[in-house]
Amino acid sequence: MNAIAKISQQFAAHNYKLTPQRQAIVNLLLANENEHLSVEEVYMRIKGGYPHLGLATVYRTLELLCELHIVEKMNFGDGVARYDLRGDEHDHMHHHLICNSCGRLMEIKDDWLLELEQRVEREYGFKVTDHRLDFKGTFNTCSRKGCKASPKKQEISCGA
Amino acid sequence: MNAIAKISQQFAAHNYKLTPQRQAIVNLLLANENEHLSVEEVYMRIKGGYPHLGLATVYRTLELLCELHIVEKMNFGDGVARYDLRGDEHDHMHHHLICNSCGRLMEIKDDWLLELEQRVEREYGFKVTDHRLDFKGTFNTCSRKGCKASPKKQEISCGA
DNA sequence: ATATTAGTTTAGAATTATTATAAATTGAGT
DNA sequence: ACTCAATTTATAATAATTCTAAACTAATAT
Repeated sequence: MNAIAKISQQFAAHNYKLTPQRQAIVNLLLANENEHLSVEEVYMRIKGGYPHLGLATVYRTLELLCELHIVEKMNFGDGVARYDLRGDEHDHMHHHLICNSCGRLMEIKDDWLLELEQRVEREYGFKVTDHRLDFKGTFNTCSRKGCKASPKKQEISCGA
Repeated sequence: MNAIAKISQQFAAHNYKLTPQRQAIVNLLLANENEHLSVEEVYMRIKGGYPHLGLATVYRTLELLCELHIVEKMNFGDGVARYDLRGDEHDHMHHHLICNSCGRLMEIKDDWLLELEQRVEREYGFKVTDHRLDFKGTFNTCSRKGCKASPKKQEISCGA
């Protein structure tokens, strides 16, 4: 079953309608799997082919997609919330590499934390249901070429 | 050397003055090491004994403390930025446990990621300078007692 | 077919967090 | 004390997000 069918099913299963607006938003997310779009970006990109789209609808739809665990809301420190499609498996989470010099955001589509999650449970009596792992730093290729494309303000490193 | 002396030194080293306002903010943070205070919280708590304090000053001071790597700015998904004192060692980062049922935020004062950081460098050519690791889940003690104190809205889990 | 209803969308207002501005104040060095 | 630059304050401005009320839509019952 392809992604859109699966999502459509999830909507139905929770008695939500897959309206054209919602459809358009889901399609856009699927077409840009590797980007982490903000509400504004989603809004702008759809607005072109679909002028009668309300910003509030985008907010509500993304929130709904969160609720259905189709996307994940994240904040990378540039002041806006960004949304990230979840893979097929809920427990198969990915990690992020955030480049200090160019702002590039790369995903590691792998879960490296199973062991640590067991340790958390053992040592802290804490049952992990989800996690987030971001690395800040620089790509070697990036620092060599001195690519200072768009070094966005980041929270963890605090600009220095 | 104690914490306040060290911080004072860092201010001096960068030609910043340790004004009474800044002093007060630093003291408050030190006195609440384990909490992750927001700007508003810092502002309110100091305002009591120090009525002539501007909110903008709190923003600016916390930003400055970030720049000096004394605190770290983080966003846990409740809509406000929170600030967290860094330990003595920059590279000795801690991790977070965030409880879904009561919203409690606990720190693991340890660095479990050295190995993974090496792996990131090896496999992705990415030199890590900082990281962030949060676990979402529930404390066993918490779920047993059903403590639903104040389940704040969180981003990663998206409310469900 | 038509009326009803619940869910959805829209535009715009309201709210909230944060940043910018300009005038007043402070503090270190002379 | 005087000067200059850094800092602070109060306020205004901006930006992201949420709320609201009216309009719209699709499905169902009549």
